[in-house]
Amino acid sequence: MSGAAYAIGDLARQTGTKVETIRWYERDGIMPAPARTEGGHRLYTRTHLERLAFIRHARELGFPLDSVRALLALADDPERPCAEVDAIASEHLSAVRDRITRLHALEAELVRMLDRCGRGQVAECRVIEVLADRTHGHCLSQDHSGSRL
Amino acid sequence: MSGAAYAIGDLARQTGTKVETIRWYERDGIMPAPARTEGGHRLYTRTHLERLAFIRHARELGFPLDSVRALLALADDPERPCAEVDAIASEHLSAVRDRITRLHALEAELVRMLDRCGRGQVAECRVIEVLADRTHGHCLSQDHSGSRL
DNA sequence: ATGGGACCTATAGTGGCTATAGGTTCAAGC
DNA sequence: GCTTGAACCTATAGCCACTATAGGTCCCAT
Repeated sequence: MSGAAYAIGDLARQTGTKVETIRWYERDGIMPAPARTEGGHRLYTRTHLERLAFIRHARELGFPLDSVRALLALADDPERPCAEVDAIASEHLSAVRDRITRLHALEAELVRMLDRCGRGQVAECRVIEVLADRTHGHCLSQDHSGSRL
Repeated sequence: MSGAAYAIGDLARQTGTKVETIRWYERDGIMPAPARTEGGHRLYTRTHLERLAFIRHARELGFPLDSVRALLALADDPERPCAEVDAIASEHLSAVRDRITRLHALEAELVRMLDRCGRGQVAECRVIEVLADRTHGHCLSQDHSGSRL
């Protein structure tokens, strides 16, 4: 059908993806295995290129690969209601906002520490003091989802 | 010298750390190996407890373990200038602010996508459209540090 | 025909833990 | 002293999404 075929390096250049990442996507299963040359080099089609572009774009927006998988499945089935897409994106937005909130708290805490850091020695350093202070307790909530603040 | 000795579970309870994490810290080297009972159970001292509390507190503030190691080394040497501590904390603060900035950009992009999502079908879904749009390019900067936005 | 860049596989490493399996030890209660 | 069961032990694999390396093979332009 379509004439153009792409080597893995072409896909990499066109989508700003590392070659290793593309191969990893294939092993992972999110990218379908392409045809091969006699010598074993991968030969991609435009369809592959578009799928990879979609994946990379979603990843740039911070969607985890599982969400990308779900979004791809929805994109491949245009009659499904948009609400499912909306749900995935909304959930991700919440996660992003959560992280922003936590990072703001962190930032404030760091600023507070640093503000009080004199120019002296470690012995009277507020930063070390704060870190060593066990009475300070766990004011920042524990993160149970892989500690990515 | 000091009488009190703690089991690993005591340390865990007192610092809000999982037992497995404490053992991992020991293998990692950031926590020194404690004495053992005849049967092989770990016996910690107050020094261990304080060190673990320091580590956990720094981790709560998002310092990577390598920075925690550096901070511990400084804390153990009270004559060193406070500026070194300041530098580590300031660098971390910059990193946190960077992440906040990137997450804000992300949030805006997600909101923009979602705002335009109608109640229809995937076929005309803006979210899918945006993700599939290769002309959209790489407006969000690539993250080379482990993709933790 | 040859050179070298692009490609191949397989494996290990990143960070910071978490989880599981399968066994041993300790301390409290009887 | 004996039993129970919670807490402890080691070793290993898994998480996420790649990245890096080693050691080889292929393709194409000259």
